[in-house]
Order: sequence, then C-alpha cells, then structure tokens
Amino acid sequence: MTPKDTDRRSEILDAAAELFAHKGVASTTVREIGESVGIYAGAIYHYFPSKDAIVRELITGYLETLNAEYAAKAPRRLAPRARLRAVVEVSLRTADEKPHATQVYQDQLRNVRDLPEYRRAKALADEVQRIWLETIEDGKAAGVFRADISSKVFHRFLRDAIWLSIKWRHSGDPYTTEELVQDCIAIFLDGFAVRRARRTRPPAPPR
Amino acid sequence: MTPKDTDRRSEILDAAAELFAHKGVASTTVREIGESVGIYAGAIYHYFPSKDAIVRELITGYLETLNAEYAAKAPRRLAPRARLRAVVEVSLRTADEKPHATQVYQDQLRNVRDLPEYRRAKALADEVQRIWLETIEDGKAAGVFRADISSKVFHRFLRDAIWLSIKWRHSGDPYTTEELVQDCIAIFLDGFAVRRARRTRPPAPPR
DNA sequence: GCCAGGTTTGAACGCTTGGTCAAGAGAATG
DNA sequence: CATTCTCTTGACCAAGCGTTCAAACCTGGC
Repeated sequence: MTPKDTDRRSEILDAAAELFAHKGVASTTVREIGESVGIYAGAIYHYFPSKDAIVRELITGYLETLNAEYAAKAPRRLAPRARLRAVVEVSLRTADEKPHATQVYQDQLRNVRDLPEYRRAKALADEVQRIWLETIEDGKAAGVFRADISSKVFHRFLRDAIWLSIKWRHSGDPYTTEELVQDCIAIFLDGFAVRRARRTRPPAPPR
Repeated sequence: MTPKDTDRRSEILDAAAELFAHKGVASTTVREIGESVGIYAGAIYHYFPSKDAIVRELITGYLETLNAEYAAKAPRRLAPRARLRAVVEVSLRTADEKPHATQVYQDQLRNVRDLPEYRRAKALADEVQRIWLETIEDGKAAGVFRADISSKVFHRFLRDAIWLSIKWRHSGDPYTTEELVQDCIAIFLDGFAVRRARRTRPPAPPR
C-alpha cells in the first residue's frame, strides 16, 4: 500500500497539530501522535528529530504563510481602512484554514519565544506585528483612525479577538468567515453602539 | 517562627497560581510548588489532596469573586451602556488583582469543563456568560446597541480582548486600569474610526 | 521534663514520558 | 532470486512525574 509515500510526514504533522490544539502540547504524547496515524511512536523519529521539532515546524509554517498572505493581499498601497480590513480578512481566513496550527502558535509562542531554536519564529511573529502597527499608524496619520487611543492597545484588542475566534467557531457553523470579517470590522471600527449623535470624547484632540 | 500559621495553605495556593500562570499547569511540578514555598513536595499533600485540587480551587475561587463583583457593581437596574461598562471594569479589575488565577482559568477551563469535578466551575462560568449576554440583549432591546450584529459574536470579541489583556499588561505599566476600561469601551462601543459621517451599514435594519 | 498533635521530612513507589535502537518487513530494482 | 533501500517494529532506557508514608521534628500546655 503506497498511495501516499512522502505524505507520511505531513500526515504526522497534521495529526500532531490536531492533538496539540485539542489537548495542549505538553499533554500530548508521541505515542498518541503515532497512534492517530496508525504507526508506532518510534517511526515518528524517522521523520522528525524530536517532538519539539514538530511543534516548531507547525508554528514556523503557520507564520510563513500568514506573512506571505499579508504581503499579497494587504500591500501598503491600499488605503488604511481597506488595508486593515484586508489584514483582518487574511488573519481570519488563515485561522480558518489552519485552525490547529493557529492554536498551537497562540498557546506556545509565549513559552518559547526566547529559546534560540525559535529565533526564526520570533522574527516572523515580529514581522506580523510590524504590519499591523504600520497599518494602524498610517491610518492615524491619514486622519481616519482615532489618535486618542494607543495603537498598541487597539492592535492587541483586535489581534486577540481574532486569534481567539478559532476557539469558539466550530466547523459546522453557518456563520461564514466573510460575515465574521464584516462584523469584526463593523465592531472595531464603527463600534457596537447605535449611532445617533456624538456620544463620547471628541475625535482626535491635537496633542 | 510562626508569624503566619494557617497561612501555609494560601501561601501554597499563591505560589502554585504564579507557577501555573507562568509555565502552564501541566509543566509545573508539585516539587516546584513546594520549593517556591520552602517545603518538600510531600508536605503539600497535608493541605491539598492532589495537584488538581489546587487548580480547581484557584479556578472556582476566581469565578466566585468575579460573580460576586458583577452582582455588586453591575446590577440589572443600570442602563445597558453603564452596565456594560461596569461589567468591563469589574472584569479588568479582577484580572488585574488576580492575574494568575485569571490566566489559569483561561488556560484550563476549556480542557476540564466536562469533567464532573469541575461541575461547579462550569456553572459559575455559565453564570458569568449569562450576565454578559443579558446586558447586551437588554441594550439591543433598549435600542442603544446595534441589532445587526450577533450578541454572541460581540460578547466573544469583547470577552477575549479583556481576558487576554493580562497577557500583555505588565506590572510596571503606567497605563492604568481606569484608562484601559476607558479605551476598551471607546473602541468596542464607539469604534476606532474617526467619526465623520455615517460610514457603513445603516443602524439596525428591522428584521 | 514530658506529652500530644499538627507539621514536615526524605525516601520510596508505581507509572508515564520522550527518546533510542537493533532487528526486520516490504517493495522495487536488477 | 538476491540485493538494496526505505520504513516500521517492539522492546528498551533514564528521567521525571504525582503520590504515599513511616519516622522525625517542632511547639505549646501541663
């Protein structure tokens, strides 16, 4: 039976991602990964040098595609609001297509970001953040985003809301990614309050 | 040396919370907890029947104070916008005062919510969610929140943004909790876009 | 000085873990 | 049929885990 040959590797990667996402990296054993692919644990070490190498490849791969997508779909030439929308859309779509890797990334990066083996992952994560902040700052400079709220705070709120959406979206959901993007932009840019008159602080006091 | 006597128990609880929050429950050993209190691992079992009992007590205690605070500071008689603000403020303040327990709660509850030992924790978590949703629904009914965005989605975005703020706030931050509450409400209710004219969808199409 | 009882020790137990490895299975090639 | 090579097996570590427990330690009251 050799319908898939070099596929074993990615089969292991997928199975590991699912298990890691579902019950955490630390409490997933190499034996479980093997079991869910239908091989013994020892065979896994034919494809990967260690359990941690699997985790690392998952995280790095995820961040690479994310960055590539940002570059392709959210170039700087877009107007800030459109670019932010594109960034949000790419983030949500990637989370939707690779939910397991996304989750592993969130759960793990904080614990390992200072380890030398993860230097590349950290660099990629920094680049992701750079793009977000650049988009927000450009929008402020253009006068379309509020200058009275810290870019970092806004970035973190928005990023966390997006990243965590994978935890509550389940596959059989009729709520599409497109709708989610729509609602996300609606809430974060225009607010959840019904618009009657000006309600709170005046926009962008000069300072 | 007996300045604190029955305090041993809470000393263990605090030390465990800090370790759990910092490196995860699974990869924190009972020996480490003991070490950080200055006793041997065995002695911990004089106060707690198991490691899991410590986790459970942390989570349950956190959810209890959170619910009590909601009841005290965000009663239903408040107007929806004020009540939502109060809920946000209580959540952020509790996260600020008990950052470790908050983090353990976030990291763990998803993994254990169906275990019978955690029935009480699950009930408390459900009550927390009930209060959030009630506040949002009341606001929609009163016409001050947008009816064109799902309450669940808004709740989840806001909740996740708040819960995760503890991950990026560090103790020496000059950014106060009061400011954070302010910015949080500003973003989520009024939006990050500068208000010029109506920008996107009309408010609350009847349906 | 002595006792009683809560508290701590320190070693041990049973078990699981990530990782290793010599041996072999299986197919493809010649 | 023999050779070669990739992939898999299954037993095997050493290390580390949560937990247990008899024995020792303290400390306050008599």
